[in-house]
Amino acid sequence: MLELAVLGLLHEAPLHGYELRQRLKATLGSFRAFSYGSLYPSLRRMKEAGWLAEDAGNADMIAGAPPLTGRRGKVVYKLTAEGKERFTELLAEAGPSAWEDETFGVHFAFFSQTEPEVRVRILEGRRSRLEERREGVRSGLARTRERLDTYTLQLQEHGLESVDREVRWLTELIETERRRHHQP
Amino acid sequence: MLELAVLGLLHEAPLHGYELRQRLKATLGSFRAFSYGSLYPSLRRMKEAGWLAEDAGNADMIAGAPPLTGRRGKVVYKLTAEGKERFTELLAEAGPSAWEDETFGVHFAFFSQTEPEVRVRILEGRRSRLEERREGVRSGLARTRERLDTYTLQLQEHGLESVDREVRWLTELIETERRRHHQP
DNA sequence: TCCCGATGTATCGCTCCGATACATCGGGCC
DNA sequence: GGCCCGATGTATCGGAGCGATACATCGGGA
Repeated sequence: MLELAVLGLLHEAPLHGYELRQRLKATLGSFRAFSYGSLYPSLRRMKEAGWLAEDAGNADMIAGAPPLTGRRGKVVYKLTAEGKERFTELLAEAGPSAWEDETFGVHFAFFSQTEPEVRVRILEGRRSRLEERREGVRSGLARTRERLDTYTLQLQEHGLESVDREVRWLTELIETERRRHHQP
Repeated sequence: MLELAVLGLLHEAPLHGYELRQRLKATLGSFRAFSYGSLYPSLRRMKEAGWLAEDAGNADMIAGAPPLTGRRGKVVYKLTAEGKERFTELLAEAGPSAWEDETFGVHFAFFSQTEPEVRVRILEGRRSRLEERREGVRSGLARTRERLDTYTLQLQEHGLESVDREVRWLTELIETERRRHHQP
């Protein structure tokens, strides 16, 4: 997941870790944070995989600086050709992995770079996923309603309404997509 | 987290792993699942800590059964005295750990066993937490609105509305609590 | 001058998830 | 009778991500 997010953000511009994290917060909003404890290891892995490279344009690093004594400069990352390819590949993925809870938000955030058909597929997949869950909760609720105390009940119902709300949101988005798609 | 949930469920009645998982789904609803990959290790840890014991009342296990050749019976867990104590202790906790995203739902699910003042404290803590986040997103949104593409914007706004909705829900709950508390 | 908060990189231990494996049991179907 | 299948049941493994923590630099205000 972080992988896609990082590729997406670096696709727009080279960034260093700290700024990457700020953008992550700004882009994903209230959905996800992604702590440094995930970010830095992920950056390392992606660099090892050849998707990222450290950018050279770094004025903070003095050429003849003492190699010991700290003085660590910013580490600016940018996408390699393979990285861009990988990003495109991930964007085209329209399987279940794209509409799970943790994943969907990130995919959605990069929808403007995603093919219209893939967008609709993902939105619909997400919607069915939520409808499934809704039915599960609903039937469980119907079966056990009288056995539940007030608070548990309240929790269930609030959850149910949240899911309902997101389903409606998705339906609107899907309709908009279809309109846009059929008369561009 | 799982710890509290398990203690809470076993506080009502002894259960085996599979049933525990069903109850977890039924109680937490659309919030959390808790897979077996968390449940069984957690049960083991809690047993080692002395909070759980295997229940004896297990008719599935034949006394003189062949000790090899599989034939594994259900493993029914119940709370020990220390386990009950631990549960009470966790219920009384009204710090930040009780109103974080992942935690709050579980605490709420056992509100009927929680002290009224603690309930209000947790609800209010949760609400401030969400208000904080809302302000963060709002201000970020105000600063960068024109730089964001449609989808990112839509994501942010949907997130914002969700948070708003939960804040309103919490406010209602808090008022109800206060009413109940002041005229019992 | 001194300290503090923002910027910046990084690791460690932990919880949890999803996939997977394997075994039993009851019921429907040929 | 025999067979398969879905529900019940226990369990592990690898990996992702989080929160806490450490440490260093920099600019600015008291």
